[in-house]
Amino acid sequence: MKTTTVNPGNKKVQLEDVALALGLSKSTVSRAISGKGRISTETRERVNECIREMNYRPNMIAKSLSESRTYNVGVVIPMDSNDAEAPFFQTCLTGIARECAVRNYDAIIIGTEKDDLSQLKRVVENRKVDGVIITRPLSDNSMETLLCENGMPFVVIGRSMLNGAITVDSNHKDGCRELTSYLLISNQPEKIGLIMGNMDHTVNKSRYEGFESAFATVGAKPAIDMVYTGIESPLQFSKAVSALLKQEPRCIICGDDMICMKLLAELNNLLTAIPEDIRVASFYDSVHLDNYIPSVTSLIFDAGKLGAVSASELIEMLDGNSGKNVMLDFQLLIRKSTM
Amino acid sequence: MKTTTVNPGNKKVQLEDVALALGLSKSTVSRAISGKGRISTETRERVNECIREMNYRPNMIAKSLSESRTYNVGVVIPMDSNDAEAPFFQTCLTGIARECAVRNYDAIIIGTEKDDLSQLKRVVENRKVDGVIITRPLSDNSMETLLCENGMPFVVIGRSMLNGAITVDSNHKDGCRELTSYLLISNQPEKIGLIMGNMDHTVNKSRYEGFESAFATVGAKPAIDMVYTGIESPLQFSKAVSALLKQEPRCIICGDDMICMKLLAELNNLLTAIPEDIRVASFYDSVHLDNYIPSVTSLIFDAGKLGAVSASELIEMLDGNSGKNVMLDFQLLIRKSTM
DNA sequence: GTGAAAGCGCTAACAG
DNA sequence: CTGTTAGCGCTTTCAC
Repeated sequence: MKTTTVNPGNKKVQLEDVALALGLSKSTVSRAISGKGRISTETRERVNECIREMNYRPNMIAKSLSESRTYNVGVVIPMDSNDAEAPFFQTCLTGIARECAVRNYDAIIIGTEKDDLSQLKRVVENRKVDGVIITRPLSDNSMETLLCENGMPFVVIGRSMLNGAITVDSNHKDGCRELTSYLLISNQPEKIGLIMGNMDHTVNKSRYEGFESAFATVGAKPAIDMVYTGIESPLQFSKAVSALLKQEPRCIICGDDMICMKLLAELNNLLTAIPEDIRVASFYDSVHLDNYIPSVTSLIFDAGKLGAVSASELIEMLDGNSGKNVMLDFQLLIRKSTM
Repeated sequence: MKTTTVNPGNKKVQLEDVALALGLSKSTVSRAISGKGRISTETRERVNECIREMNYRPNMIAKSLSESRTYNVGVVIPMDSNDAEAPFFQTCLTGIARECAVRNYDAIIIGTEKDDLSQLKRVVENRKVDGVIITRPLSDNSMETLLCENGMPFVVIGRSMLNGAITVDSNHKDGCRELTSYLLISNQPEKIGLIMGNMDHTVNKSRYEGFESAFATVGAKPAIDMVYTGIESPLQFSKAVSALLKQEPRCIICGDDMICMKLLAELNNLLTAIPEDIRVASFYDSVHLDNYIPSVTSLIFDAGKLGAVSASELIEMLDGNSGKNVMLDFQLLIRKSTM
């Protein structure tokens, strides 16, 4: 016993129900919906109207099985304690989710820590996604390799060491060069310090290149005891800061917002006035640096847009179009901390 | 032409392949894997071994279709600019992802902003998930209602206004009472200020109750011009702070970490010494408060565990077991900012 | 204890 | 332009 007009039982109405209600076949209705194949304008409209009335919703799982597509994309985000609270990934993720939603896709979380790729492996082997977005590429490109081996399309947010990978990146190099150059106007090269995180993260490589390149244009080189890279643990951090302060820097650049927050706390504690005693700038902004007083000069990269564009590119690829590399612009925001 | 031993074409090996290789039927192999139905120990072992050798991976989509289960849970997270960078949700999310992975589930992101439930609606109507976790319940319980109407199981992280909902919460009320009581030992009730966010968030209601209750036990009531709730925009914030400072508070409690960060910046700017001039505490911790100098007294709730437990409870429910309400403990960390 | 066969709800040839 | 039919890969009655 089927009811065609209303839906008193709470059974989900399915393709067959609307076909029956219209005296059509399932395939015709299917075509009307997808727009594929030949179909008369009239029937398409009839079908669409009926679908609305009956409140028909296709069963995505059945669709998935027959199309061999999940309409899901995986998003790899770091779960290491170091990055677990970094705002970048969260903002990036919401950008991805938003774009996916528009295209009727969904985003599945894939956590990775250190070199543990088990979650990625599981998701890929279970075929839970049609493609993957890597939000923090590492220089060993282990994730890219795994994905290639499994024939899984992917896009990388940032720079990939793997040749031919589709990447969506912010222009870190130019941005960091510009910020550094700006600082070089009123600070002597040998008085500018740098504190930066894990150099296995390709983003830090890009940033360092920009930093170095700005020095090169004024015919200088970063001094070895002014530059501290690979700083991750609190211990490494405090060692780096005290070593750096001994050199009496006039200006300190932080590799990212998390490092900058820590530096600000430290300088505040030492009663160092910003910018009077030491100027501070950051290669990556976040709400905390903006709210800080004095507000902190930094580069602004739009994490949400980065996410949205990468999702968009990936889905284009899944639809058979070729993905393209995208480089997003940056904005340099001079704020009080360097004035 | 099928190859049973190796897999030179990169076609995925499927149930039928291992059945053929063993001279069994698909159903037997299926039973061996699931453990359901009667099956001899011997064949089960033969099957398991063969599966390992052939590297068989079940197609989760096909499994989904026949079981009418997706093995996905949806996670609702806020995308409002106000909360988009709050570390809580990110940490919570990774806790969920980790627990899901263990149980062979995956987590799908559902973004919500303001009262826009369209993403939630889409995911639910598309049946992309078996259940949903709400990470920030609102007092209008619109999300819970939507889920109920669609017969979708869910668990709420925090307190739900909907009767009968399964909740996993931190003990905010007791925690905030304890922190407030501690502060009441060395500060006069009328000298303690409070700045708190949106009171539509049930978590803020719980926290306020604890705050009020501590006052009650010393026979006092929070003074109206010492308490500022519903603070969200930067403008509201600065108004609240200046109004509060006029009352010359000895101690200020912040409703959460984001508010506390802003307050610290403001006080730092005003050259207010912490804790000498004003003591500061927060109802929620985050890495920034820990790194701040002086470190900030605050309550510690384990966001990762909250996520993991809620995922665990939800999946239990999906497996037909009854979910239970869980209340997680807190930790009060007295740090330098109130000494 | 095991096998055969009928679904799960949709898409995509292939006919007409 | 539309209908018929055969899958997609797994689970699950129902026989044996």
